[in-house]
Amino acid sequence: MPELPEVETVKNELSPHIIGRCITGITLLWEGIVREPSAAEFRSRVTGQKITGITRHGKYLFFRLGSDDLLLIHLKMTGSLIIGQHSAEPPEYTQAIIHLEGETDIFFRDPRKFGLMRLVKDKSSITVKLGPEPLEAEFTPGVLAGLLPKRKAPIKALLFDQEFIAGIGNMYADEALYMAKIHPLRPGESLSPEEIGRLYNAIQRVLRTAIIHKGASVVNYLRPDGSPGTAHFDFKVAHGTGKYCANCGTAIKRIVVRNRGTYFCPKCQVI
DNA sequence: AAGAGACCCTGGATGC
DNA sequence: TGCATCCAGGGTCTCT
Repeated sequence: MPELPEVETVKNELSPHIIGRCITGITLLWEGIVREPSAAEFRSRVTGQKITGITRHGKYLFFRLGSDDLLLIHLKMTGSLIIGQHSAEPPEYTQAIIHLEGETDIFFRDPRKFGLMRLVKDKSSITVKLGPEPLEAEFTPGVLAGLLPKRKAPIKALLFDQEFIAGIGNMYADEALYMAKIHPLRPGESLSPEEIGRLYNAIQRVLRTAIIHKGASVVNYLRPDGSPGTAHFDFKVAHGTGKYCANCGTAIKRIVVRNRGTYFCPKCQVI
């Protein structure tokens, strides 16, 4: 599942292949992948435009075009952007192809069709709804502490709420809570200053480690060169059915929080 | 305002 | 072996 480390990896590894290049055409194998505007308008506004930059906000990618349009891409759960040759057979489940000058194609592969593309003039309509970027300098333990008072929702639910903090999803929420030794059902407001400090450090470490390992390839996610990331080899609890706690040996437990499978050590993370 | 749940979507795993 | 059912969870929407 692409979360912040995966989307950051896609951005980093895509950049050298696409910045400064012109889009020569769009192939839509499934038109529904373009949510707005219409497929025809999308095609005409994108074709011929140079890609002048690429940025990430939370799990969103923005390609800046020469026309000042922004091409927004969200990979959702199962999307990948794969760099390939124009002559190559598209990977299985390719829904759209962005053709670039110089024989290069970007294949938007997405088995479950949750992923989307959108053209926007202004990214603020998206970013205004996003919480702080956890790896930016502005995000400090004090900022995290300031978000928690009066929040009665389970800390796990808050962590993957994009309006609370941007970029954390189900996997990294579980990993950060395990590292911080905090039970996923603890109400946000109940965390002590010491626990908030531990959680802050755990978020930093979990995300930065995953970026170093080029993201986690639990299901479907692939890097732009088509290879898997390796961050999931470090996972202690996420998707941990049948796993045992590395710290105490207790069987990892699964509960459901806000419709998301949630894994934790019942001994190390007491409520 | 905040919290909770439904929904979309379909490949792969599981169960009978 | 084959079929049916369940599960996965991004964001977004609706309801309380």
